[in-house]
Amino acid sequence: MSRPMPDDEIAVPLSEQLARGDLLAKNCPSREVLKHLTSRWGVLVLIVLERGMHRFSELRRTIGGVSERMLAQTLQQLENDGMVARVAYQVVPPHVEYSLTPLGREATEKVRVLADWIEMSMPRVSAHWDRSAEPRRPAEPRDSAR
Amino acid sequence: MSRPMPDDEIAVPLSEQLARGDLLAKNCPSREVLKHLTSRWGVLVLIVLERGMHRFSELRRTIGGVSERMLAQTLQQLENDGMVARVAYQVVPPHVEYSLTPLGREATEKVRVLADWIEMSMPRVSAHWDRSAEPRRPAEPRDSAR
DNA sequence: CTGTATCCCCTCCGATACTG
DNA sequence: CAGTATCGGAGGGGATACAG
Repeated sequence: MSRPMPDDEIAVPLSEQLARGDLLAKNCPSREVLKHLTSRWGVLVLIVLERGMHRFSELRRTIGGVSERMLAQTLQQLENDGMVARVAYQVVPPHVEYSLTPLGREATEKVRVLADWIEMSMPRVSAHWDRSAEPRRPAEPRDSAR
Repeated sequence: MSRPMPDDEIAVPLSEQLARGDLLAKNCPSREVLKHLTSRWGVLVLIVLERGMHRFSELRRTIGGVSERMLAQTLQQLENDGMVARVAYQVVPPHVEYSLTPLGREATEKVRVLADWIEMSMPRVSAHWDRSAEPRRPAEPRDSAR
């Protein structure tokens, strides 16, 4: 099965859209996906699931500090976006397994690269935070500071 | 670890932290940075600035739909994190130029890779959205055709 | 032109209680 | 075990007015 493209929807990078002057933030469904992927718990869920299948309470324990409500909501969003696969066995007590889909694995890789870069760059960011404690720079050497 | 690492701050990837069972979301300053970088307007500001220096109202027009308040707040966050450089010329009317720092350029690259991947993958996500209109799968206790 | 200040709605998110 | 339902505080974010 080699479908070339589902629709005539050609993938257009953000930079391209900007060049054409399109609006991006509003009426843009990809904004929702980005929100889910980079949400407070979404990032952590993805990275944990990258290590393999987890059950609900395993995720809850591993992540730590996430409420049942938010974990359930986050998982539903990611499942709905096709990032996470949910398999519920009809047994008592309930047994549900969460894992990444191929799509989710691609997404997680991108998210993790960003997250790891931030972790690695935190010393440089912290340096700026310290410097920002002082008042704003005079900016222009030839004119008076404010 | 063969090297003792000169700085006291050792960069630890998220995956490493997870392996050690550390908490990540709470009391984690990098969470704030991620929030700023992936915020509603942060992503767009970064990608626009990647093309070069822009003035305040240039950014506002290019992005489109952002309020003065939120653009100013977004720029301040990114400036405070060391991602954006702000140069204010002391003239009337005011003239302020925003551009990416080297740190911001690195961040923007990671963010853009993620954003572009999402744009490119939207057809696959949309397919899941359509499928999610139906009720949840009955879930198979055993193997079943899918 | 480049912002700040104020008001106010709306969403996020934790806490708690309840269900299958 | 794996959720759902409801409440309520905190903060995001738009509209507007105003200042430097």
